[in-house]
Amino acid sequence: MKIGQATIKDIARELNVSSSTVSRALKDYPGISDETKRKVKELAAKLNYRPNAIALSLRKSRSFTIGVIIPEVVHFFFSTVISGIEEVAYSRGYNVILTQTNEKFDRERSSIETMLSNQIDGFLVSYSKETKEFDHFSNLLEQGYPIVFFDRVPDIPKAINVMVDDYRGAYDAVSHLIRQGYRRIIHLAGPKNLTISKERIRGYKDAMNDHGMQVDDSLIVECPKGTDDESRKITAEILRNSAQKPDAFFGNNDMAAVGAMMACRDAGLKVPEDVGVVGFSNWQFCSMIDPSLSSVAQPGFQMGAKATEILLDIIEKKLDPDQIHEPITLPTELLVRKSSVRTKN
Amino acid sequence: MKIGQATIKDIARELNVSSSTVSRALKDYPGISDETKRKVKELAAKLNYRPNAIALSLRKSRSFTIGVIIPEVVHFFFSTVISGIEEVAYSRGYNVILTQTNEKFDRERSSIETMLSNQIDGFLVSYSKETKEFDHFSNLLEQGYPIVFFDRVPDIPKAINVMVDDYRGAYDAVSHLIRQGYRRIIHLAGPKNLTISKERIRGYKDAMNDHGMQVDDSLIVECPKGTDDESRKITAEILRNSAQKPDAFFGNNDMAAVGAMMACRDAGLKVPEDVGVVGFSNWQFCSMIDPSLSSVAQPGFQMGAKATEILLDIIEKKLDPDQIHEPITLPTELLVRKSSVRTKN
DNA sequence: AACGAAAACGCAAACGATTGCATCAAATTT
DNA sequence: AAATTTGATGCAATCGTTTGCGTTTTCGTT
Repeated sequence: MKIGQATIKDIARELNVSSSTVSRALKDYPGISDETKRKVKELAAKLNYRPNAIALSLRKSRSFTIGVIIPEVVHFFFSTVISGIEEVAYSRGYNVILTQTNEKFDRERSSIETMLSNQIDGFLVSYSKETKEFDHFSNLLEQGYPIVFFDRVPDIPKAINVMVDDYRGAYDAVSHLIRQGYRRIIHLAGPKNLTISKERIRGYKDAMNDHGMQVDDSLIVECPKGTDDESRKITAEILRNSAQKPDAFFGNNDMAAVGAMMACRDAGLKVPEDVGVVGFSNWQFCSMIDPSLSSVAQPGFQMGAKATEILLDIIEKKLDPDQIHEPITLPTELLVRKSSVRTKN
Repeated sequence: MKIGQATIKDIARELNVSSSTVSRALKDYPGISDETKRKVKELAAKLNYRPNAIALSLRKSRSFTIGVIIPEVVHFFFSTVISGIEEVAYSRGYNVILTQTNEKFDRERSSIETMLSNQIDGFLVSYSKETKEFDHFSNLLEQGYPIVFFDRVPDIPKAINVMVDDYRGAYDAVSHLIRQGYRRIIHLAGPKNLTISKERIRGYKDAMNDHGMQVDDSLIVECPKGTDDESRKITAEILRNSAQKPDAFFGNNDMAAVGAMMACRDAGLKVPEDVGVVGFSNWQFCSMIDPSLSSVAQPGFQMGAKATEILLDIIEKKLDPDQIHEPITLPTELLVRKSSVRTKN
């Protein structure tokens, strides 16, 4: 039982030919006799030969591996994106190496370093909430290193961004609430340094304005963590202290929306009769809770798939990154469920 | 602007020394003058030198990378496990390369092949539902290749298994239902080739028997897919056709439990008054739905962390795999919520 | 019979880093 | 002053694979 894998050299030695011949025989290069090819392939199969991808990477300066940097794995939307990434990468013969930053800037930076050491062919990035400057990305982009950002995308030169239409999603959700007769609509917003938060706020504002409602800045409340507990507390506070009680909540994400629903229930308010609620992301549980939660669906799988396709096309020179100037935007879809439908007909 | 990364050779050339000297200087080997060390390190910093991990891997036959093979990423429990894996791997300086099988046997096999090509230092595996024979693992284990299985673990020689106490979890859940006065308890079981399913069935049976209730095989219904839709249909069917109506459901997972709850509601039955429900896994949504779902919590993060620690200890020879004969079992915890509490005091 | 061409294969360098061993100079000892 | 030690560095092989170019052998052609 030989320890370690059989190599080309082992085959060469056994067959009394050179490594070059074995290499070429295995790849059906011209200039090798059929007889030799047969013998080489037979022995390779017998020895269970597996090409050493590391050696190949060294030779070609290509690892056929892409690095994914994501804030957290335990997150419905992100895990869906990962799934899309993995599918496309697998089907095109690439490996995926994954790291989560836990929303930490330092970890984002150090992960990039290790991945660079590992000769990654390109990056897929959604940056952390702590990240406020982007030199660590800009430098790489300047050098022509392939990076595609998704969901949380930076506003820096040469960045290729894949995102969902957050503006439209928010606009649709709020318009829907207004049409249902809700008037004083609170937006439980996300961290303001994230583009997605800004876009959703913009969609909220425009929807309000377009329907002749004025936007009071006190209506936009930041929920930085985005957990249900946080939003439950914040919402409870609002319900207790506001002069004019709100009658609807549009959450920056589903957890925030659920927190608001809970706080309403705690306060004796009924959803959707007294208060309307709409979330964002369409997590699995939206249809399982009671009342079911209306939400803006983000195509996470498609986003991961699309971002990966673009990245691999760039890596394989099928696409020139300098030709892409606009962000790639995927459509959102408002899924209306019970939590926001007042009229019972 | 030189394309590509600076290498040791670049530094050597510029400083008129040999690569060996540079290599040793960077690692503070004895026998290099302080002066040279200083110059080398300075230039390295200036050129933004990053060691080429691929070259290192080739030399040392070690990649500092572990491969994770998992049925699906978009899954609360598995994503939690991944998180645990990633944390430990990161803190110990290893990369994680991830692949999902989508429950396909062929994909499991081919993923293993590519990872082996990539000179992975070891595997972390939870096998697919389709997997019914384990030669592709056995062969590797025989060769002394480090593999640690988690959650879905095989019953084969030399396998190191990390699992939760499925038996105990199921036993506790069912005992709880019985104590709450439920009598005709249906188990919505998982695929029977998975050890976890078997263990949960065993826990269910023992709990029933220990409480003097006889187990009718018709009470154990397989839900192979484990989705809420599937279980909703199956449960509806049961409620329609059974001579004796069931008054409780113990789900192999939370989705199945939710499906059962929905079917009960559809049939005009109240949870928990008429029917008790307990799930398994304690997904995030358990506390968000109404009534909140009792569930058996599995320590996913700890499982990932533990499995990774063991794997890395084996890789680094701190642990002898032949010394481990028993599976490592992590405790489950029954979280009682409203869906299974009949008495209102 | 002689020549040229094609067929089949080998040599050796390269990818980037590590490391046992040799080398060479300077410093120290005798 | 000669011998020996010490300190600082270089050489070259190695990991497994690829590939440009050179070499050898085998034919076929005239």
